[in-house]
Amino acid sequence: MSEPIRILIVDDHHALRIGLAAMLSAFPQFLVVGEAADTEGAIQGCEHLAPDVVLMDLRLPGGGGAEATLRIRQRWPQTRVLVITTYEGDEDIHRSIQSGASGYLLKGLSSAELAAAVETVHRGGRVMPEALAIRFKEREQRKDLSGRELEVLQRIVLGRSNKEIALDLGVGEESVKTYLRSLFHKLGVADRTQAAIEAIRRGIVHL
Amino acid sequence: MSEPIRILIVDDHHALRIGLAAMLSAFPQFLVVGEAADTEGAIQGCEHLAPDVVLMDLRLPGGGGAEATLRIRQRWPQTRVLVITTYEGDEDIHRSIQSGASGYLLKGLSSAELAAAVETVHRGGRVMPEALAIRFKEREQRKDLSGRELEVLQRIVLGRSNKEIALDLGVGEESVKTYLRSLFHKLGVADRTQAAIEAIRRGIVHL
DNA sequence: CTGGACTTCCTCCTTTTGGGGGAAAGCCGC
DNA sequence: GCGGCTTTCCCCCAAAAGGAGGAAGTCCAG
Repeated sequence: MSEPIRILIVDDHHALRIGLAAMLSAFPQFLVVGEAADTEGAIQGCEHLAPDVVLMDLRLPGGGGAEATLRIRQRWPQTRVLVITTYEGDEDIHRSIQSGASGYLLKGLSSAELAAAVETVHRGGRVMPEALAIRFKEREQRKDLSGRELEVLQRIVLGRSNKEIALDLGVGEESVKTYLRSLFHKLGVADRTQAAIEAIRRGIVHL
Repeated sequence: MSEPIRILIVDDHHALRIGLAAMLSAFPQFLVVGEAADTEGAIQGCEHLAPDVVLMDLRLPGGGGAEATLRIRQRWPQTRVLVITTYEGDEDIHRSIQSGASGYLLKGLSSAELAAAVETVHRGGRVMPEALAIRFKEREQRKDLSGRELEVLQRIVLGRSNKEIALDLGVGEESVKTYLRSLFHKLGVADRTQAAIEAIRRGIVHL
């Protein structure tokens, strides 16, 4: 038999780490070499344990799973990252893939699905459930928000008025209104409240 | 040695069920008698397995953990329900306790904490982490929203205008504005966008 | 170097929102 | 039955938000 696939589990929930480890341990071809609960731990785990595949949660203390994924993929390009998280929004899938993740799975998957996914990404393949693939494609077709539009949107989600945002960004209120109209169109909404909700729903801005 | 404490695990995430079961299995005084992934399964589990303690996630397909908790506590008052979930907002803690839960814990707890909590609630005690207890007290001091105020707030989170809400509820627009002003005061916010965000943050309305 | 995007601001205009206060009717608890 | 809350609506008013279109500068890619 060949070498086992070395796996690092990154999740801030102890119970979930235990569960994923237990699910994988039922298969002889996998070896869980370590666990981490935050971004720093994930980087150190890669450094010392040389995992083939990292199971990564997106909600992490210390900078989010996407950032951790990016750093891991830059330093260890042969290490595959498989995101396993609750569905957070189209934008999170997009960011994960952009950061170099090989796949995106939902917590709640079965042992068989998990095992198949790990093997696929280890062979260099990509993995995404049908339902998420659809959302992912939708996201890809959408235009990105510009820098200013994103800054305005973030402040909308903080409940700021146009005047406050203008002051905050150091521009005129009319400019803020221009960015707003533009991002309303891009998001397909009619007003700031819908924009805030859509931003949260898609994961463009986290609460 | 006395009878083991019989435990039912209710969570829609397979990995988490495995993890919690594994954590509990390390202690001889606990016996995981079953698992369920939704509300119906939880009820049936109580019917057939007579658990002493139910570990309950709040995010469940088929009506939310609070409803399941209520139904379990009504039919089997001696069965204790311990909510284990990611933090969803003050309102969810409040609803859980109102529904008859004996405690509210965060996923990510250690085995020792879990074991201690299960034993405490089995003895009839209550359990809540310090951080959550503070939020819970804050919630208790707040005035409840009235029926109309809640209906208006739900529609605000759907991005509806005053006119649409008025039409929807079959009242005049002026009435809607009255409810809005009132709920702005109760939530401590200045406009509808802040109200929507605060409603989501507190768990009053789920996205 | 040209076209397209982003950034910034402008004018003009309409609709929406939100604040204040008042008031009548109904219901519930003590 | 009285006080309090809720529901419903009214008035007046000011501020904020949003829609349309134009315009100029920057900056990058083809």
